[in-house]
Amino acid sequence: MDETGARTGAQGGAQQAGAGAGRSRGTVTQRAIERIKAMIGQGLLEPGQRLPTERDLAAELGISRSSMREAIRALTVMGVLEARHGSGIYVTRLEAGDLLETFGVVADLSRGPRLVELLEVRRVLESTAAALAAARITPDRLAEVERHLTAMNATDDPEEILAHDLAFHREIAAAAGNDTMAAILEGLSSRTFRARVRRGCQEEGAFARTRREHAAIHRALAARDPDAARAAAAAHVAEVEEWLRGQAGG
Amino acid sequence: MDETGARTGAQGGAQQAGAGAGRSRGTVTQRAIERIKAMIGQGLLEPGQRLPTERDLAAELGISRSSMREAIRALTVMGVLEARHGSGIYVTRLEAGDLLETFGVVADLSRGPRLVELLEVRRVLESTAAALAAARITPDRLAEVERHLTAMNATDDPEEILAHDLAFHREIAAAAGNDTMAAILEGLSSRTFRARVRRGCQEEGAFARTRREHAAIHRALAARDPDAARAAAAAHVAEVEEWLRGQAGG
DNA sequence: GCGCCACAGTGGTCGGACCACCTCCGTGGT
DNA sequence: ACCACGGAGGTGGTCCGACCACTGTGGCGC
Repeated sequence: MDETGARTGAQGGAQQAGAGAGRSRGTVTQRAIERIKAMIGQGLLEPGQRLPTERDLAAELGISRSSMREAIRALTVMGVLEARHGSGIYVTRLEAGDLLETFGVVADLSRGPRLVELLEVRRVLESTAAALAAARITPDRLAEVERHLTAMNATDDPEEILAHDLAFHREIAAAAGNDTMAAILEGLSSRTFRARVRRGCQEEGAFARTRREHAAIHRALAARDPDAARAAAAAHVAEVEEWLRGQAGG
Repeated sequence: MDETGARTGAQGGAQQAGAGAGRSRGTVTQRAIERIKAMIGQGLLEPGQRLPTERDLAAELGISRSSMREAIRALTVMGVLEARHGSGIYVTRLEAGDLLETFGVVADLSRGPRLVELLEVRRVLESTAAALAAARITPDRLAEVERHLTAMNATDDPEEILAHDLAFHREIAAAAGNDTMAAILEGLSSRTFRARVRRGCQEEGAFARTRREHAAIHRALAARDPDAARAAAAAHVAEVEEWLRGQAGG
């Protein structure tokens, strides 16, 4: 639409002129990200709502589709947007689970001393969640916890054990009634993370102990005893923590 | 290198054929993200190390530069990679602060009941951090805490108060000796988040109370009393939590 | 009335071009 | 011999235009 040569000064020239306090900082993509994020923050974009097309969005912000796509991709991995092929781009429900999905990569990529820190955080949150769950858990959810506990003890398949182990803790976290906390714990217990820890831990015959600890947590929940549940959960995580501390140099 | 017409079946044809268990799931960009993440996870890419150029990377994975750029952008916002214009792409130090930077958007985008959940998490972590800090804090760091405390009380400028408030809590979190926990708290106390809460809270004359609570936390730290520090920090956050609970429908 | 298919719209991918920026090294001076 | 300057090459950042794969919906035929 405009002369091709004008593109040279597009970023520095045309944009900066219009604003005294305008922030032309960073890349255009970065600005697009902030812009969309702001739209959602201001309530202009409701959860679940569909956005204009990439092409329209790009035109609206005066950037190319490539840059806009990068911005959308960024917001997608953040769990803010969701792109459905052939349909459109939508705002997620913006619930804790959506936004904290990336949290798992932290656990996956952390190493050495960081793992201990991660477990320390998990110990604090997991024990709190257990205490809350002890006070609030419903009978049928408690039954579900019990189901995973027995299923975990009934099989030898490490894969299946891990799955039930995860479900066991997930159910407790959900019962605590704080979705945000549950989502963080979910990330802290990401599959590859647990698998990595368990691989070594399990070999040292520490398996029976894990079974006992899980049973203790379940007992506390059944007895609706928050303090006992907190202590049991803390001890459970602390065990792994202690093992890891000795393992990876602490 | 290959016939242009072959592009048609590139995604569905060539890839899926070669693998029984191979995961050709999702978009090429998604695969590229997983691939690079895996490289880092396996230690092939060390923190701080420089990656090949976008062009080489794209060629290596057999995708276009556009797609590779989207993958890089995604990993950039996750805090895993860092792109320096004109220089290259580097792996971050992969420290807690880098990886948990996105955590702030959760606080910024959360609304209603979620904010209470967020504060509940913060209360748990903040009180734990305070307790740890009480046991570990060094004299000069304690002096720094004190400095922010007095500076916060010495001015009327809301902007400056907020800055010192943030620094006050940040210093305590850092003194706890758990960078991961500190990084999470940093996100939970993101600037826009605090500003949003304070705006309303401050008006109701709850300012003097905040001052007292901060003083109580500082006293507990100076006395090296973990229990008192934990209680004071929990009470401090609980105040805001309570106010918010009544505000946004609880 | 029901099911099927063609069509238009959308995100996904690609290749190439150019710009802004950084890095490094060679040149020139002192 | 040393340092300051400057250009060349390489890198990420941006843009464009095209095409593919998928989805949704409408109309057509049965």
